[in-house]
Amino acid sequence: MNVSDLLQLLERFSRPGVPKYVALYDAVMHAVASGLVAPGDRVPNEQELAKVLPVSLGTIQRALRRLVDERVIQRRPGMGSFISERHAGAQMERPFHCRFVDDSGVQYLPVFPEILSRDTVAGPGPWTAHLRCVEVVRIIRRIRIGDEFYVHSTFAVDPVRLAVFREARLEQLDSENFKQTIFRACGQAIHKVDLFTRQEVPPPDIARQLEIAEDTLCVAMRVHAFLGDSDPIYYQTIYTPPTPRELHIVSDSRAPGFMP
Amino acid sequence: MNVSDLLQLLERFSRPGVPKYVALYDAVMHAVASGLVAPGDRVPNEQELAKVLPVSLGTIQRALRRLVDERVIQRRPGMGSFISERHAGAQMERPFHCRFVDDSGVQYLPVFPEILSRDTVAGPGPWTAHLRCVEVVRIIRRIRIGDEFYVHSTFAVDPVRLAVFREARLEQLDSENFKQTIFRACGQAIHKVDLFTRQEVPPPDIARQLEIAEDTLCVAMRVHAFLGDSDPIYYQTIYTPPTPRELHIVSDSRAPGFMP
DNA sequence: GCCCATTTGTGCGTATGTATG
DNA sequence: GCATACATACGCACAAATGGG
Repeated sequence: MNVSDLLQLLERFSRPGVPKYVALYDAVMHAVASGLVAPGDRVPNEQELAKVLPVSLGTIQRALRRLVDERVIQRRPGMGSFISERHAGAQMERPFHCRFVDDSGVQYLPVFPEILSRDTVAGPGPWTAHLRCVEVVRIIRRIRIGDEFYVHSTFAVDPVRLAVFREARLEQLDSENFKQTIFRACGQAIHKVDLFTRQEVPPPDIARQLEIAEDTLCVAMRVHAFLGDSDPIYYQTIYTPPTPRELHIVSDSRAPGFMP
Repeated sequence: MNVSDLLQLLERFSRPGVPKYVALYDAVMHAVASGLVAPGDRVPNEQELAKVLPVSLGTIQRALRRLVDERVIQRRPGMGSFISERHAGAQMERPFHCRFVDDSGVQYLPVFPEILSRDTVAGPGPWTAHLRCVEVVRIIRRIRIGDEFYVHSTFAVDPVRLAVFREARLEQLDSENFKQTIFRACGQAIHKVDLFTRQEVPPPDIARQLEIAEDTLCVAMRVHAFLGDSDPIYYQTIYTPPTPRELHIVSDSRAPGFMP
């Protein structure tokens, strides 16, 4: 992010009656929202801003603090300020956004999803009690975590309600978080998730896909997701092999620490 | 609200490492939560606070601004600052209320907690990064699930902020859910919980207390709980031995079906 | 391990503007 | 108009975290 761009934006958002810290906040917000800056981009440091912009250090800090509060940027002493990953309406990935934490304890391991199959299942299945529909689209994925191990996911959704999952090209689904897909498709966020977890030896075919021995004790999770407050929207089963990595489950959109 | 009361509280909440504006925020928060002040009560004005308290005007304003952000107080120019009505949005057991599901799939197994020890730990521990306090009260419990197995819990909390856990009789703590205790003590709900989970062989003493073999692979969970949105309030470690029972983790207060 | 430059975080004191009664 | 009390803003000093040499 460029200082002079920011100066221009600041002038544009500075109007009588609006506090300077709000104007600066708006300027950065606009830069982020308009795509002028991308997630991970660096924001000029305080000193430089204070030198170039017609505002004092304290005011700059106050604007940036607000942006931190709203998770738009992240700041670290000695490092700088950076634009956060985009979160749609800050509502998107609220409950049970799960990721594995790396050695540093504050960053996530990268994930590489790979769709193994997509089909339509007519009969009843473990999802029926939750989804209450006669037919589901089932998407089976194997997700590589870092360069270390796989996680197995079976995802089931009512194709009548979310046609995207039946109709979208696989490459497209591959590249996107499913919660995000749902949010785009129906404009609503997942507000409630029930998670059932236990240790379990997975079925042989899943063990093979995870490339582990057939009697390995894994962590199995069943996910009952709801749209809004009580409207069942998808069902998911996840198998995780034994790993020293910790799985971070969030009840809020905030990351466990700094995430670049 | 009395200035000298506030001064006392501030001294109590001022500890090395915690910023003054947080200490002041905590002090007011405690006054509200403990019922020392009632909704509608007036907070002394900035000048008076700056005169009496060992903090500057800016710092006071920052603390009060935070309280306004969280709707604990309301401020109006020319009028003063006042304690808000308690907002009913403070629900009790929102995220990560965990229980084991029984055979029927819709009821929970009964739990029988038993306190093994309570002590005060001065040095650093696994909780320090989360709680940021030099001293914690640590409560170690063994919780019997149904008539089937045990779960091991280590709970750590800042005794300055939640004196209950140091002072209450053990029988009393024994009989109550800790989230409930916290809610009673400070009138606030746990709004955010970070959960870190993995498979792990527990330390030998814990294995013994769980009455399992020493090399048994268990599910270990670290819980970082926050009061309100971002205020660290307790740290907990939980070990669960292998069991066919599913652990139900709720992101909302609603039960998976009928729960007695 | 230690020192160092960089960058954010905290804190102080002060001045001035603005809404309220 | 006037006193009160909050709101914004400035400028400075020092502490604390981080990454690199």
